Amino acid sequence: MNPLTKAFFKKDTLQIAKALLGCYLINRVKEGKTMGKIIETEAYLKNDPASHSFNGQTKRNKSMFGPAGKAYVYLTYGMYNCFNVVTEKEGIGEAVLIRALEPIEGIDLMKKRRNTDNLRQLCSGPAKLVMAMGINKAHNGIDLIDGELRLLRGNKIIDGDIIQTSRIGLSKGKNLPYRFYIKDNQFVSKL
DNA sequence: CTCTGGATTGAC
DNA sequence: TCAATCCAGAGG
Repeated sequence: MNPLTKAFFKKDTLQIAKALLGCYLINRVKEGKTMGKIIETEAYLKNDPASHSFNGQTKRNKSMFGPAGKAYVYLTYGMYNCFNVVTEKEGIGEAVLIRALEPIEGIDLMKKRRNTDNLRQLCSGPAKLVMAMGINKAHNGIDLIDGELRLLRGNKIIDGDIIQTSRIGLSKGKNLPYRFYIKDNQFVSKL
């Protein structure tokens, strides 16, 4: 399978959030290889009250301001990491949160890391997929085009199969319709 | 320095 | 419905 190209990231963040649906995320480590298909995303823009970048660049959100195609990994609720794909050119703090994957490869390893045999519980949430894929803070800022953790091209999902709704788990920016997921997919984080 | 509130999850 | 768990960010 082919990796995503630089050209893929020369779109605005909302378009990339949609275009990432159907693409694959793969992580090859000593422990083994795991891969999942992206089925749910959320966009976080500049001037978006829910975005970490809303109040400008800080030590924590630094990689969000980096060039497109890099990873932004951060700790939330003091115990879970979440994984984002950085978008836009350097200096602009925008990114796409990956909220759910459909497990494709390395499912035994995912089950072990997640400590469950339930296929639907493996990657159906932003912190869950981070655990299942073995993503950690060391991946923050790395390149997703040619890094050990990378994105691969998938079949394009047609607009008719994409559902757009408001984002989940926020107190600000609740009304903005920046969440996208593949219709009728059983691995979404929430129906 | 102190205080507050999470881009969540899983157990009750 | 709610606790776990802790740090980044804001305000003094």
